[in-house]
Amino acid sequence: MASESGPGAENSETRTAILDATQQIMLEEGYAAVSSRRVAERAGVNSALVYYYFGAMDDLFIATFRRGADRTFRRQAEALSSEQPLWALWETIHDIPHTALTMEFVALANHRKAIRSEITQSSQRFRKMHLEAASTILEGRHARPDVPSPEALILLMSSVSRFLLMEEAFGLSTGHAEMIAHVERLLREIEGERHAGP
Amino acid sequence: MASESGPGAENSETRTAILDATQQIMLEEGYAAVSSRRVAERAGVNSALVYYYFGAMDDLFIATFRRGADRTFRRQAEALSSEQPLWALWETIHDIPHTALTMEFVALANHRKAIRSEITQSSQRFRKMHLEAASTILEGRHARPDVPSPEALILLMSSVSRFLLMEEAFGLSTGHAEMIAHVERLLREIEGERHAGP
DNA sequence: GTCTATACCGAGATAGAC
DNA sequence: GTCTATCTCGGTATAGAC
Repeated sequence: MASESGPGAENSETRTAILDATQQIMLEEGYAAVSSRRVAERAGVNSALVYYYFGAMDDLFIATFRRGADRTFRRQAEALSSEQPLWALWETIHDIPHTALTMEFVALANHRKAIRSEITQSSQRFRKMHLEAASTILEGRHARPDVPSPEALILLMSSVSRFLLMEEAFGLSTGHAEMIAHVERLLREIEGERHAGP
Repeated sequence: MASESGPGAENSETRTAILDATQQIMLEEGYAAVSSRRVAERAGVNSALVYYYFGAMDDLFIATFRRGADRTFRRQAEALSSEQPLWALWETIHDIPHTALTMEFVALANHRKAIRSEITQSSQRFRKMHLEAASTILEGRHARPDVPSPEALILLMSSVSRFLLMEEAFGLSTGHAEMIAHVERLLREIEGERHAGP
């Protein structure tokens, strides 16, 4: 794997510091602000170490993406095995930092093919998990006209969540409450009233 | 206005060529590939002319954004005054190049405040137009439980459209057909079967 | 592993000739 | 209005000392 280039030590402190710095800069200033010098400065190390550990900037981006995606995948898998899987997923999906980071990678992917295929694979993995869960939950219930198919439900939740978070980042909120109410009315019909917070 | 800096001539061929080049590069390679030199090369002019016409790169980005947003606004306003406004809006919103361009600007806005406020203002203008139209159309119909509020309907269409287009750009299509069917079932309930193409 | 030093490139921006 | 020339900065990446 390209992201495992550099020394064998996968769990070096320096390596982690560089990944943390990369993620922070992407969240605060966007991916275009990520450079070997800025990352090194933020991590408190020398810029040559970025190349020592990751080879090239593309590999640094990919390693950062994978670390974040793996964390989110575990959190969502946990949510989906709770008592109210759809409610829990809905809350997990609303994670602001993760969505912001994902959108930076999506933008980055427009002109970096290695990142692009990484995101594609990851997205398919998430979609698969979501659909398996939703299919089980909705089993036999799809007769009712106002309950969407598992596919529509998952894509509805994903689309709305990401779009609203994106708009919030711009200070926009017109109609958000009504949109959320619409989704949550659906969740209530399927899983009943939400019991406890996360 | 910052975007009107440079010579008084708003309709110069060179100016248009620079805007066209900027837009093309953003679509093909992402905003990070936009530089005065690359734009000038693509437009077939000298790079100093970019600064002569637009002052700074930020102003070039803003001018490019405004030109695209104004075009789209006119097209959507036209769609909303047709016989089946929601169907027409749904089709117009699915414009692939415009969505791709918008997403580049959204990514760009993360670290350029001038762009950010430009997008915010533009989005509010679109939302306002959409909501006024949807409110008129749904007037009195919101009693039915499976028809969403005007706000939810507009945000649903906007969210889903953008999300699906984004995924398509990555080669993802799992569940898309079902999601589209869900939205269009809603449109059929409100406006009936779609009559003619755009 | 970590550093210094450096090669090389392309970015934004401006001055001034034509 | 359009060009050449140039300044300055910060980027990627590598060689090599410690």
